[in-house]
Order: sequence, then C-alpha cells, then structure tokens
Amino acid sequence: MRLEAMFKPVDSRASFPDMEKRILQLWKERDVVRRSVEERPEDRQFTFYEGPPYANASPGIHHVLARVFKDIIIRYKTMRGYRVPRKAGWDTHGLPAEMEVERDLGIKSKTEIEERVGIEEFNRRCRQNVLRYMEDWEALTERIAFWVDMEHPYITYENDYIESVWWIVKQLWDKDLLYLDYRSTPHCPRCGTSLSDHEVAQGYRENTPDPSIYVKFKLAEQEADPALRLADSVPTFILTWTTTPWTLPGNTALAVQRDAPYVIVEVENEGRRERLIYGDAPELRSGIEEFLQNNYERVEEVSRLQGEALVGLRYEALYDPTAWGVQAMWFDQGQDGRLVTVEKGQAVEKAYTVIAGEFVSLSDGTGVVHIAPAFGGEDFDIGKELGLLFLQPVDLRGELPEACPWPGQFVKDADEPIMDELAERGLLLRRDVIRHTYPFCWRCDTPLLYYAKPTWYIRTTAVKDSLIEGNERVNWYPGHIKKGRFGDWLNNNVDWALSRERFWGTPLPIWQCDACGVQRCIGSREELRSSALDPDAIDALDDLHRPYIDRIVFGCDCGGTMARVPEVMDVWFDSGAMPYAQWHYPFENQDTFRRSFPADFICEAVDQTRGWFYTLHAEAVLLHAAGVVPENICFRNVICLGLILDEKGVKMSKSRGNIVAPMEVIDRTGADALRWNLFTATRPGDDRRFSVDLVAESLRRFLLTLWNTYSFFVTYANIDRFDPTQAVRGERSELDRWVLSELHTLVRRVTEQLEEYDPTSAGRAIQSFVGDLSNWYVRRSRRRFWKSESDADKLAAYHTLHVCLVTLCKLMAPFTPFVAEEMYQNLVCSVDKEAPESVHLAEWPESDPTQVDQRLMDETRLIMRVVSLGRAARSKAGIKVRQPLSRVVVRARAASEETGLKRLESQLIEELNVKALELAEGEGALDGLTVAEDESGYAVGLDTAVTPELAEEGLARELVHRIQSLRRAAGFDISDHITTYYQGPPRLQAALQRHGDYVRRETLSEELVEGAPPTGAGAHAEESVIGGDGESLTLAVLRVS
RNA sequence: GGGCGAUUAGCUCAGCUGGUUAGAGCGCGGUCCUGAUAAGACCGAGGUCGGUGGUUCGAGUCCACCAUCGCCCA
Repeated sequence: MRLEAMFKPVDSRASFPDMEKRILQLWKERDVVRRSVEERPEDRQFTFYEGPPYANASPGIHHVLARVFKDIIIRYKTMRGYRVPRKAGWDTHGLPAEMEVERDLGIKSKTEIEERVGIEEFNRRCRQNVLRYMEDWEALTERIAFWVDMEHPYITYENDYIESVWWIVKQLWDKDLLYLDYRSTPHCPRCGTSLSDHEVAQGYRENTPDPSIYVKFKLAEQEADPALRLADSVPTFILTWTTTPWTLPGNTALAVQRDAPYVIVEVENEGRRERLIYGDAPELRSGIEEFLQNNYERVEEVSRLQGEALVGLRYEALYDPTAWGVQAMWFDQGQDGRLVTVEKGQAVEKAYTVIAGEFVSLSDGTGVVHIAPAFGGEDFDIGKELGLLFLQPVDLRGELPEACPWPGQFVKDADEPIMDELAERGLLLRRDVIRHTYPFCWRCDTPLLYYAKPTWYIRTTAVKDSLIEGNERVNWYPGHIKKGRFGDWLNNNVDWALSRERFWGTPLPIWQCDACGVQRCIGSREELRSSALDPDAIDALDDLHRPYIDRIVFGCDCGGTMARVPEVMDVWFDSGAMPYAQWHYPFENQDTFRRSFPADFICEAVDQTRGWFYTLHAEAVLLHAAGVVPENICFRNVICLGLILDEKGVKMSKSRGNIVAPMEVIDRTGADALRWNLFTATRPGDDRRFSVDLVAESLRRFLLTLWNTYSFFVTYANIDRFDPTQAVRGERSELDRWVLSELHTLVRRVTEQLEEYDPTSAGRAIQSFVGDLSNWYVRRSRRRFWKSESDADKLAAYHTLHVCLVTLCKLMAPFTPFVAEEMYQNLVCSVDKEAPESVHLAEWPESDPTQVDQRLMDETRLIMRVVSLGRAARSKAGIKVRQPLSRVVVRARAASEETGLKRLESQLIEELNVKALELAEGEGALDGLTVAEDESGYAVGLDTAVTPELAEEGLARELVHRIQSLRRAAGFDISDHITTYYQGPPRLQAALQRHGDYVRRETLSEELVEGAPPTGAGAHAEESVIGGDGESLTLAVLRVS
C-alpha cells in the first residue's frame, strides 16, 4: 500500500446542492457534454427527438419530469457506446403566444389586432415575447443536467423551419391530401374567431340558464304508413327538445334512434285532435305525459313503433331561410360529403327528413334530436355523413339576417321572440328554463356558438390503415397506450383541421386567384421567387410570416392575380414537422436527416397522445404515403409519462396555486434527489403525487445511505493507504463473493430494465442493493476494515467495496449524474490517470455471470432472516447484543437450508454475538430457550444463561462502547491513539485483566491506566453507572501526541 | 355520454404468468445497536387489498358490473 492518501476526504455531511454546482463546473471545464456525443462513433447512432416546449412561461416540475426521463435514456445509450445527438427545440407559434400579447396590449378582439395594432406590430411582439423565459429554461435544464444542445436549437418561427414545413405541405398537396371544407368549430361571435379546445375548456360555466323547449315538427302529407295511421287525417307531429331556439332556423333534419321504441300519442282539446311522436322510454314518457295530462282533455296512446319506421319520413320546415337571402348548401355525397352550394332548382334529397343517429339519447329530451348542421358538431358530422341540407342563417358576429323576422338580432337575444313566434303558430308544446353547463369565451364572456366555416383539412383518413399499421411497430411504455388511448385515437381518426384564422403562425402556403379561383401550393422559397410577380421582393423578404408574406402575389394564367389565403397553420403541425424541419430538410442536411429518421426514442407526457405523438406519427405516415420518407413510423420507442399531482392528489395548476417551483426543490435537496424521486417514486405512466418532503425522503433514504457508505470507504481507505490498483491475493471471503454476486445480478437487471425503457424498476433495484451494501456488507465487514493488520482479507474487503462503489457510480450515472460523477472522480480518476475523465464518458459495466452465485445469495437472504429473528429473541429476553451468549438454536424449513446456515455460520454467530450455532433437531429442541418465530416456519431460540465468563466479556464490550463514545465526544480523529484511565469495581478489573488486549486494540488505547487522569492534561472523562447494584464506573481518555 | 388509467396500512409505493398466513419505507409508541451513517435493527399499533357478483379446489391477482379520482374526447 502507498504512503499517501489516495482519495479526497469525504465529509459525511456534505451539501448536495453545493457538490452539484462544483460538478457542473467540472463538466464545463472538461467540455464533457460535447465530448459525450462526439467521442462515440458516428456510425452507431441512437436517435432522440426533443419535443419542443413553449418558453413563454417558467418551466414547472412536470417539465423537469419529462426532461429527466429523456436524459436518463440518452445517458444510458451513450454509455452503451451509441452516439446520441440531442438537439434542443422551441415551440413558438400559435395562440399561447398571441394570447400573451393580447393581454399585454389589453386587446379584446381580433378586429382590434388588425385595425388598431396591425399584424406587423402584433407579430413582432409575439416573436419578442415567445422566448422570454428561455433563460429560465436554459438555467433549469442545465441545473437538472438534461444534456441537450441548447446552443443550436431548432426554433419553429425561423425561416428555414417554415420553409421545411412548406415543403411538407407541398408534398401533401401534390398527393391531393389537402382540401378545403367546412367544419363546426367553437366560435366567439364577439372576438370573431374560433377558439381552441383548450380555450373552450377554460370558459365552461355551470348553472347557466337556457330555454328548454319542446317543439313540434309537422309530418308532411304523404302516402299513408299504416303504422302511423296518417290516413286518419289527424295532424301528426314529431316532438323534439332543444335548449337553443336560435338554431331552429338552421334545422334541416330530425334524428331518431333506429333500434329504439317510439310511441304515437293522440291528444285532444276542445274537439281538436293531434298526434305526437316521441321516444318510448319510461323516463321520457313520465315527464312528457304528465305535461300532456295537465294540458289536454284527452291523452291516448295510438300505437308503438321502432325508430326504424320513422326514418325517411318528411316533415314541414319551420322556416325558409332561403327567403331571407341565406344561400342553401348541401354535403355532396359525390364529393366525399363536401359542402357545396345548392344550385337553383336542385332538389336535395335529404332535406327535412327523419334520419337515424347513433348519438340520439332516449334518457332525456324526447328521443328525437333537432339537427342543424351549421351549428352543432354532431349535427355537422351527420350532415356530412348523410348528405343533408345545410343552412347557415347566422353570420360570424352571431346575428340573424336582416330579412328574417328578427332582423340583425344577436342569436341569444332572439331566443325569446323565436319562441313567441312558434307559440303563436301552435308549434311550441312546452317552454321551460334549465340550468346546465355552457361554454363562454374566456376573454369576453360571450356565449360561444358552434359554427361551421371553411377550413383547410389534411386527409389523414386516407392513410388511416398506415397510421394503424405503423403504430403496431411502436414500442410504447406503458404498453396500454398503444392499443388504448393512442390506438383508439387512430381508429377514430378524422381529417386534420389545419388552418387557423390567426396571425402568429406558419403561413399556409396556398395562393388563390381572385379571378378564376385556382389554387397553388408553394413548397420552397425558390418556388415562391419563381412564381412571384416581383422576384426581387422575395430576396428582400427576411421574414416569412404575415403580413410580409401576404404582400407576395403571383400572376394567374387566367390573367387574374393570386394572393395568399389568409390562414396560418395549426401550431401542432410545426411540432410534428421537427424531424425534417429541425435540419431544414430537404434543403440542407440530407445525410443528417437520413441518419436520424425515424427516432429511436421520444418521451413526453400522456397529454401528447393527441398532440405531439400524433402529429409526429401522422406527418411521417403522410410523407411516407407521398413517397418521400422511408418509413411510416416516426419513433420506435416512446415513454409516455403520467401527470404530476400535488401532495393531496390534485393536478398542479397555476390557478390552484399548488405549483411546486423546481428550483426551490433543487436548492434544498439537489437535482439528483429530485431526479431520483421522479425515477423511482412511480412508474413513468402513472400519475404521481409530488411534494418537497417526498424528495427530501429520497435524499435521506437513498442518496445519504450511499454517500455514507462512500464516505466510510474513503475514510478507512485513506487511513490504510489502500491502493485499488494492487491485486487481490487468494480466495475472497463468502461475504465478498456474496456482495459481488449481488452486484453482478444488479448490473444485469439494471441493464435489462433500461433496455426496456423502465428506469423505475432499474432504480428500485439499485436502491435495494445500496441498502444491502450499507446494512449488511459494510456492517458485517466493519471489523475487517478496522483491524490493525493489513492482511489479504482486509485488502479484499477494500477491493470489493471499491468495485461495488465504482460499479454503482456507473450504473447510477444516468440516474443521478452528479453524485455518480463526484464519486467517480474520487474513486476512479484519482487513482487511474488513464480512465475516462468523466463517468459519463465511461463504458457501461458488464455483468459477469461467473461471479453470480445464486445459492450464496439465497443462503445469505436466509441468514439475514434468521438474524432478524435472533434479534427479536434478544429483544424479547431483554439482553442487548453487546452481551455474548453461549448458543443459538435455529429451526430451518429444509435440510438444504441447514446446509446453508452451517456454511455461513460465522456471519450468523458474529451478528448475533453468540458462541455457537445449533440446528434444532426434532421436537423440544427449542425448549427452555427464548424463541422468536415467524409465520413461514423459521424459529430461533437463544440460550439466555449468562455465565460469569460471558458477563466479563460483555463488560469488556460495554467498556469499548463507552470509550468509543468518549473518543467521539472528545472530537478525536478516528486514528488518534489514546491513553485510557478507568476507575471501577473489582469485576471491571477482572474483565480488563482478561480482555485488556481486546479493549486496547478496539479503542486504540496504548495504555489502560487505573485511576484518574493527570489534572490539566485535557482528558475527557465520564462517570456512569453499570450493572443493577449501582456500581460506578469512571472513564477518561487522553490523546497521545 | 364514450375511451383510457388508477384505487393495497395514516402517507408514498411493491406484490411476476392465480397457490400457504398480503409486504417495504415514512410517520407514531417502545426497546436496542453503532468510531461510516442525517442512519440501522427489533417489538407494537395500523389492512374486510374501493364495492358487489362470477370463474376456480383456491382470487389482491382473472371476468362482469358499480363507485370514486384523474386524463382524453363528445
């Protein structure tokens, strides 16, 4: 062994946050982040895609969650020898940015942006705003050691990025995967814009009063259906229910449930008879019929029938909006249900007829649903499906036409007069008010209208089979997402609504002729330049956003002028374009792209199933269909994270004020503790409760246990000048072989589990190993380190512990990169100048199966169990472990176990401080002993008889314990030699007579001196009582200089 | 209303393809051990494994329904 200390001394009370900051500095100095990528072979790439976050607010703990789960896989793969490029990215477009700017400017409507602020200024502010928290993001990202290249990120608002997006759009356009159609969207009539789902969700208000009315639709005179007994020439009405009277002018169909029963009821008042048709379900009938009984002289059931029988019947329209100047349209079945103008004299087959709808409920209303395709989402969809007539008698401001009976009235204000007018015509059966949940504009409190308007779509349904087939080959973690949430989403795929009538987004690259209406899609800047009337304007165009792009016009073959359509693109399309656009593909970096597609791994939270996971997948499948990418899959493996809840299980949100700021946690416990908690607390896909206290527990339970083991090793290794480069001589002890067997088992398990994208199981296995290492290996080996002679056994113990700690560093490097680095620097770099300069540049450890001894591990488990029972027996007898006892008797469950007990006898004997182990033979073997048993059949009996010899030995051990405590209290160094002074009863003398060497050795006492220490010598003394009869003992220790 | 997930001790979580008597950590009360330890060991209190049915010789585990919570969708 060497003369100088090998290792930097380790403070067992180190501050983790401080240590981590030093490590950050070390990485910077040694350029480790860059080297961890570039020192791996270029032809062995593992591809990771970073989902771009929005940097317009500070990052939260859920962002930390995603980032560390990304990081752990990247680090692991790097250590496995893969090159893992990791390009950061920022999402910048869309409503989140626009809303922020609107708030700053105090803007209330879309018109204000266009007229008061101007698109140029508005977008300038969006651009300025959108990355304003980027520094926070960068600081946090660095602090939690998510290694991602933030110096060369992709940013979705950059021209190169936009150009790649345009290229994608053009590929779809060329394959006829892009089209313009109507779509029902939540619309704020006051702001004049669609709202996103997220915005709508913010504005739901409960207990909103609305009309609740039963409206009668008169069946048209037609050939008599015997079941309806129309031949009886009694007017027959279909009864419907609605809460939005203003949508009635848009009615073009009534929907019934095909398989449900309906009833025809005849009512009579003053000789006037009429018949009503409604759903035949008890809960419907009781409500309706109670009303009828109260309002009619006679109520009588005429017949019953299936909904089927009603389908196809025609009824009289309540209104004729075409007379008000409303242009009739219909969903042309010949054109995939596209909405087209109804030509003069053209008859729409499905107009004012009864149709069948799956969604019709027989538990409320009347069992008949009024369909207005211009307004409701379901209404629109079924209109499209069946080719219904379409009437839109309300403009985008929510006002009715001038020529109608309620000219220019806002729809909600028109409810009352509409109901009055229906009542006058005898078509209103019942008029109530209900309170329900209704969406309002979160900005201006205007009730939202579902409103059908033209929208650009991507024909994702055309590639549905490929979407589903591609997903089959994706490895999801957790697995249920694949068939569940994501699979269902794909199975119910609808075309992707791409356009937004907004300002801050990738401009939709479609130009339309003002004369002939022909449309063109532009796929590059070059194409733009060659098409533009003024090519020089393109050279001067240094921003592809609105309003600049809108100024570019083309000439049309027809002689007209082509201008860009006003829409921008759904911001999600940007994010799904990142595999291509981050490299400005195909305009640049073609090799890089080919090498990096598809991704091997992505990771985001579960809310991205319909977000980024879908847009990535969909765009790849579409481009594959267009023949320009090689695979219909964009990522091979994906970890889908759950959400973070607060300690009460409530979702964290700003409005609830239960957000935990990541930096506060990190400042208190360090980033490693936070990371460890996030990895091991719950499985990735589960929702997780989170609190600072739980992170602090991770620190205490795991990191400090490890740290103390490490600190122990360094302390003693330095005392003994241990040199890990020295070879071990001879056979290793069974304790060493046991821990190495556990270690190699651990390496195998952690490797397997990380290969399966399961850091949680891997981390828990590490945690359990560290517990065993500290609480069994080190405790059982303590004396080996402490003994004064440096023999082979001591060297083996140091070696074994050193190997365990070094291997642990490497296994933990992906999990807790800081503490792993700190330990690695000290345990490896300080002794091996040839070793990689950072644990993150090191190779992943290999599991050596020849070191795994399953029998030894099983037997050691058994010993631990028996020891635990033995301690229970001691506890029961009230005899402390320091008091040696003569024998322990163990009853095992099988002969093979007895062999194991015998083999590891010495560990058992030492741990329980007994002189001998006996195996229980037959009945009565445990009689007369203090016995502890467990439920599984093990029993341990202790012979509690304390002979004078044993008592003497116990006293010696007690003395050692006292002297050790005194040393510690005196603040002596662990290796200081001392003189010990003692005063006490005769049996103390006797004990020291016999065990003096032992006491001296254990306490580094050069002399044991009877009597008081010399006064003024600076000795530390204690007086205490031993034994039952009040014997007094005085001890003092004095450092020998 | 539909889909997905969760529900095991006061709290955070294990419990593999069904197989004795359901575990760990934290917390609580007590005892002990310790010159690595902010720690550890032992004892004790604490569970009708969300509920109800079913399959089975046997169910925390499989099936059905229900309840509660969360997410996504309508």
